[in-house]
Amino acid sequence: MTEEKGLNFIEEIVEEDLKEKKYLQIITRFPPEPNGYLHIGHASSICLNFGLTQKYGGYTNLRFDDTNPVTEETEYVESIKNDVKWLGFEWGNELYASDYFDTLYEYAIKLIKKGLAYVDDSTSEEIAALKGTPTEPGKNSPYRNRSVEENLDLFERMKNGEFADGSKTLRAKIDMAHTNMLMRDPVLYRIKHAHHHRTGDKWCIYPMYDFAHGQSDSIETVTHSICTLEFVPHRELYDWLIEKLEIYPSKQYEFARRNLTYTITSKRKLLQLVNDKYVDGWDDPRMTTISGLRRRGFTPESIRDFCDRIGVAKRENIVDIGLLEHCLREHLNKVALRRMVVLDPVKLVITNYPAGQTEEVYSENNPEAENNGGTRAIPFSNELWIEREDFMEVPAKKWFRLAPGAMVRLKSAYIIKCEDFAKDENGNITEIMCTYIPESKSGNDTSGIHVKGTIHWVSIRHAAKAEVRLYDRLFKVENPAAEEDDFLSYINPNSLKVIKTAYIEPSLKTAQPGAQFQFIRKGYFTLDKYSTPENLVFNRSVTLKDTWAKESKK
RNA sequence: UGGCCUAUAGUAUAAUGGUAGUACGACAGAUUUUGGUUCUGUUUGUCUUGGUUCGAAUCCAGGUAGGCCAACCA
Repeated sequence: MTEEKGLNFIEEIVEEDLKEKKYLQIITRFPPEPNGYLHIGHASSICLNFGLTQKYGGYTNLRFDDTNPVTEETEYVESIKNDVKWLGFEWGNELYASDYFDTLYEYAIKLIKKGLAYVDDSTSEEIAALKGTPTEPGKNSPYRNRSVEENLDLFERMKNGEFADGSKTLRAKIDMAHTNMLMRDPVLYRIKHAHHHRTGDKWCIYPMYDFAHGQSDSIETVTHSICTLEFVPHRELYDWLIEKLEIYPSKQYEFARRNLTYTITSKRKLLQLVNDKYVDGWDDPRMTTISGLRRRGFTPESIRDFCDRIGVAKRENIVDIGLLEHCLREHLNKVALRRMVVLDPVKLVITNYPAGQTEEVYSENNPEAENNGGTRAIPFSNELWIEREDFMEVPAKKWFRLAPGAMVRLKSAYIIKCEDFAKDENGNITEIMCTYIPESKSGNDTSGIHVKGTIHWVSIRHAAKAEVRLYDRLFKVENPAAEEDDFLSYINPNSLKVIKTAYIEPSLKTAQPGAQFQFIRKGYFTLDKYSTPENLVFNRSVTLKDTWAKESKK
């Protein structure tokens, strides 16, 4: 009955493997390096890896690829664990490549004994010089033919700290003329007298990515090791090492990383934005880090839905950030509580409503909620704040909000008619005078009047105040990384607009962290993590679709 | 002047030799006490040239375009 959704190419491989009974269960891993915060691109990988084992059975390990102590920190480990959990996934085991340093060291010795690895005294410049280029073969290192005994002795002394950083490396002995540059005697171990976030000062030699990743997969009996396209050339080395080491044959599969319009997902560039204070930390709501999206008010559901919709493939891509926003709106529409907030206030006086009188009107919390969100009371009086942009002295074509002589409904309250307005010496509207129609009260309207426009409002006497932060995309161009100039020159100067004083309806005073709101007609908002009851701060997660904005531009 | 990967509407992704579909977007309309939501309709696509085949987006060959590879990063 339901239309079957096509499988992505990795699911096809998994189904085929399962059909052939190649594996009893599948095991995947999500392998971040703890040197930065996770971003939306990682979310794709997380959803893919964890999604596969949820769908087909098995489990996914969270494994930190912590083989480079100089860039890695515990702070990042904690943020990564937090983000994966928040996205809604549970890992089978929490593991670290550094857990395997002893095993990896034994593997290296095994390779040396097989005559497949050697200690090289060349400097990195010398190694580079002998490496050749993609079109020219490399040349053998003068140290390539050391005896097994000498290599064993030298490698042990490397481990014991007898040599300075950079003075020696352990290299695989493969083929300096190989068409794959990675097979030209790749470096396996390097000397770094550096403190490691987990192993402390136990080691002064550390394995390279290629000598750690595949072996870690193998140790964990990972069946499908999924990574991004730039690792395609590494697969040959990955397989070579597994074969020569005679260990469990994990298989690597590569998919194209997801790019998003108006964003960057390079860890280096994200770090630069943070360090140089272009943004307020890794979790700045304009950042497409997981923590930034969370602070902005994105939900795990919406991010998972997004990852699901963009799919998995091998071709270069740049996904429209509008789709991410669509996924958020779709989810929030179902769960966000509707509230009235005036961001850019202008005073409206109802001249035929008794001054000093207050009555309560009732408004639905969410007309789209699955179990009907109920209603709340809102105080109404003769003096209201309304949105400045909801009044036009000279109405435009197709305008059906407030204008001289025009009628609109005040949401959940009465229909009013604009009788007059006042301006200051600069021509700014200072006050709008209206009369209301007593029989038009929402819920028992006997007036028989139908108006096309409905606007939101807050009673001046009852309004509370809050700071509201309006976010826009961080970059002005679709693909900042592909532009000529440095990506920093494409930062959108208007990516954050702060409204120090917005007027909020009284029920919002007790807003709780994490609650999602729709400020009616304005967008979806959530409390900022640094908001306090005394100084409320709301972040705009995303605007509502605005057909009028489009129409008025025509 | 090498090797590897990729090419389907504006974007992303299906179709696994048999009717080129879906989502987002765009456009038009209906509904609406949010110019929101919802609903309906329209629009736009197989990089190119050959070949195999009754039949090709799919298989093969050549071309073109884009990406990746020369860190003691991952």
